[in-house]
Amino acid sequence: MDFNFLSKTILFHGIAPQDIQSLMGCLNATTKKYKKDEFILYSGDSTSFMGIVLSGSVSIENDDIWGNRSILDLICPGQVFAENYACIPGEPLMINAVANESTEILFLSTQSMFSVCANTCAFHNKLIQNMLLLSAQKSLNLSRRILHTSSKTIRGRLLSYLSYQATCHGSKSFEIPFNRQQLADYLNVDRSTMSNELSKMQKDGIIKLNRNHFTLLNTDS
Amino acid sequence: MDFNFLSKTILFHGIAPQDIQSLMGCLNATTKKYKKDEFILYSGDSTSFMGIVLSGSVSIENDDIWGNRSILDLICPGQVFAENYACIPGEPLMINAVANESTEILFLSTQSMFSVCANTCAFHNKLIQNMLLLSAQKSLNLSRRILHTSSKTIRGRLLSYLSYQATCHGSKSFEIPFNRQQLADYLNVDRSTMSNELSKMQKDGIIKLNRNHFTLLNTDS
DNA sequence: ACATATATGTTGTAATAACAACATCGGAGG
DNA sequence: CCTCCGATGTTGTTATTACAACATATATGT
Repeated sequence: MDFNFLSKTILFHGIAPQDIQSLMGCLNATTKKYKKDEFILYSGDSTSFMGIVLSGSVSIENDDIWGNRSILDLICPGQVFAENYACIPGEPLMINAVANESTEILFLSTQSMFSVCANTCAFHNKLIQNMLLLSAQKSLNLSRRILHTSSKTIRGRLLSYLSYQATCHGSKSFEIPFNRQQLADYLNVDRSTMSNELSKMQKDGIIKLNRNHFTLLNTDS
Repeated sequence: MDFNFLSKTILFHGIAPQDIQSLMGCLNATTKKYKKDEFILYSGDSTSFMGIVLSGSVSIENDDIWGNRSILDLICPGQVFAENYACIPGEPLMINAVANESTEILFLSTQSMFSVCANTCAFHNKLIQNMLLLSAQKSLNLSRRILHTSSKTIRGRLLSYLSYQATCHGSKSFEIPFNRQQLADYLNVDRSTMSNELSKMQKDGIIKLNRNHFTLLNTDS
């Protein structure tokens, strides 16, 4: 396993690669590979393991009884998911975790983080602190999604999302990680209507787009 | 200060009242009272303090540039807010925290939780663990709100929310903590249209309602 | 009990999105 | 180079919602 990679993640930040190796036993670490669109965790189940994406990406989504899909978050390499459920034993998942592409996951038990480690390893504390920071960031991701879906209009939602992406990339020109259907599911709107709205926005001179590449144009009002 | 009350909260769970008292200095604790509708934290600011509601309640909300208000969460006595922002120094708030009624807040600094405490108090660790659990639960609250607003129709959102409330109360008859405007802001819909939909649902024999008291009727399909 | 303010319910209209059906594009593999 | 297939774009219709304006009910303070 690539402990150098892990040591660069938020979860293991400040813990040396060789120390991570010794932590793996403590955390009952296992890995598993998934094909695109394969389910990793199912809504309704519970889990005592959190996942960390080694390669590929994972979509956190909810399908309602009418078949509408909402994407809550997109988890990229080095990021974790299901950590909230793993921290609350028996809590049923509200969401599915689905492989967005060919993906490898490292599963870690959270049990040993709460019970005092038998060999009270020095990294235990650091790990919990990292978990807390990471949990905080994940919460902000959810808040951000709520923010991007708070506008009543599709254009408003797109502008909210695209403006944020521009800020993240530090440029008005950038690639987004979603395809059209996923973006629509993230913004909780119909794909074709959204496509139509994107075209209108381009006609109106607000944006330029080419597949996943977007450019925000100056509308200097 | 009522340390008995605090010891019953999730944040201080497992820490004795007298020990909480000694923690207060460590956490730079201060209290402040707010009138109904008074702002506690402003969107755009950052904070290194988290808040814990001693009495009253706090609404976590976002107002967009068109004046649309979204309510992300409602914080009741014993619960905390802004803990995610406090854990990430300098992170600008996406939301406002507003007193929902006459409310008293205890502010706690999170700084000392991350830096090792000078007197390495024994409760330090327990506190971080509690924070983690609490952060997990708060994340699930956000996920739940996303769930309740994922339906494209107002009726679907109401049913999602009301069904969940019924489950929480363990009864098909219950009180909700929101007034109509707040419920509309939580579900991200127009208040008057929602009021109308509630009436229709009552006519359709799905629910019975009286102010904040709702009863779900058996539609045994 | 009264006046006033606030919350809730009702109605109609205009704007908007969902949905379905189809057209077009682009890439992967033969 | 061609075919196929999934992704994306386009259009029109229908359903739903937002919004405004108003009516009614409930709470608050004197």
